[in-house]
Amino acid sequence: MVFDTIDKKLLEYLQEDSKQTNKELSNKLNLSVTAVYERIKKLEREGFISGYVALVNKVKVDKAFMVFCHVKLVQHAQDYVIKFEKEVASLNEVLECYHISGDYDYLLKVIVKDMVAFREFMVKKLTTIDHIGSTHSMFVINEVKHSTVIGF
Amino acid sequence: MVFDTIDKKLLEYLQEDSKQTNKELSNKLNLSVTAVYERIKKLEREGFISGYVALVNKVKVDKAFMVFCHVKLVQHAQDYVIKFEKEVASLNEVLECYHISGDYDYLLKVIVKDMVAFREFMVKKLTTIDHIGSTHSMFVINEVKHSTVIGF
DNA sequence: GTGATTAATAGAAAAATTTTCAATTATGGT
DNA sequence: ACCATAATTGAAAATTTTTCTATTAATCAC
Repeated sequence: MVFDTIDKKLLEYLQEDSKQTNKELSNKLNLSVTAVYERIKKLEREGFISGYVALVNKVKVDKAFMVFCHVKLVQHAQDYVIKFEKEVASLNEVLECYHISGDYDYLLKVIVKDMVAFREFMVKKLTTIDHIGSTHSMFVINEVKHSTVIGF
Repeated sequence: MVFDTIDKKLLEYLQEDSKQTNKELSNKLNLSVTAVYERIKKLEREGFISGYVALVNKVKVDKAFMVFCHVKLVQHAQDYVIKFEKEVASLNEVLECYHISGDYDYLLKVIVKDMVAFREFMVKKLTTIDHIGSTHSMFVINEVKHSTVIGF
C-alpha cells in the first residue's frame, strides 16, 4: 500500500478539523470528492486513523487542574504490574499512563477540578491501589501547548 | 445556560466517537434528532466543544517513540520565558508543553520516529533554544493508557 | 515500446445526514 | 395562573456521504 504526500496532507487536515467536508478537502488537495472519500476510507481501513473525537474544553467542564504523577511500585512482579496497570487505566481522572525509564516506574496525567479534588483522588483512589511504593506529583501551572496533531 | 446530565452524556458520546449520527445519539439519549442537534450546536457555541479531530495511529506513521522532557531555564526573566514558550510551541515534535511545579520548569511530551530522531531533535532543535539550563529525558517504555476523554 | 492488468480518479445518481422551519410542549419567574 | 423563554418534535429542504459506472493513469511483464 502506498502512503504518499497527499495522504499525509489529508491526515494533517483531518487532525486539525475532522468536520471539514470532502468537498472542502478536495479543493485543498486538488482532487475530486470521490478521490478524497476513497483515500479517507483507505486510511481508516489500514488503521492510520484510529477514530474521530470531539475535544472538550477542560475549563468549561471544571477539570482544569492537571497534575503529572510519578508512581513507583514496591515490586515489579508481573502480577503486580498487570494489576496496577489495569486499575490505573480504569480511573477516569487518569487520562494517560506511561511506563517510563528513570527514577520512577510510571508517569500519569491526571485531571480533576481543583486541589481538593486532587487530594481526594490521591487518598481515595490512586494510593488505594496495591503495591504502590511512592508517588511524586508535579502540578501544572500553565499549559503552554496541547495538540493532538502528529506532524510530518 | 444549563449544562445538565444529558449534555454530559452527549459530551461523553462525542468524545468517544464524533462520527456518530444524530439519529444514533438521539436513540441513546431518548431525544429527537433536532433536540440532539440543538444541544450539540449549543455546546459548540458555548465553547464546551473546542473542535473535532481525527486521531492518528502513531505506529502507522512512524512516530511511536515518545519521550517526556524536563527543561530548566537558566533564568526566569519574562522575556526568556515568553521566547522559550513560543519557540517550543512551534516544534511539531512537541505535542504538549506544560509549565510545572517542582525541580524543573517545564515538562514536554515529544514524539519522534526513534532514538536517532530524538537525538537529532535534542541537538538540532530543543537545545538550540536560548536560555535552556538543563534537560532531563524520560523515555516511554509502554503506553498503558492514552485517552482524550474527559469523564464526569 | 506495447499491451494487459490493476489502481486511482472523476462525475453523476442515490442514499443518508444535517440543517432549517413552524408548531407544540415544557420550564421558570412573578 | 399567566406570561415569556427555552427545549423538543416531526417534517421539509439543503447538504453531504456513499455508491456506481466510466475514464484515466500507473505498473509490470514481455
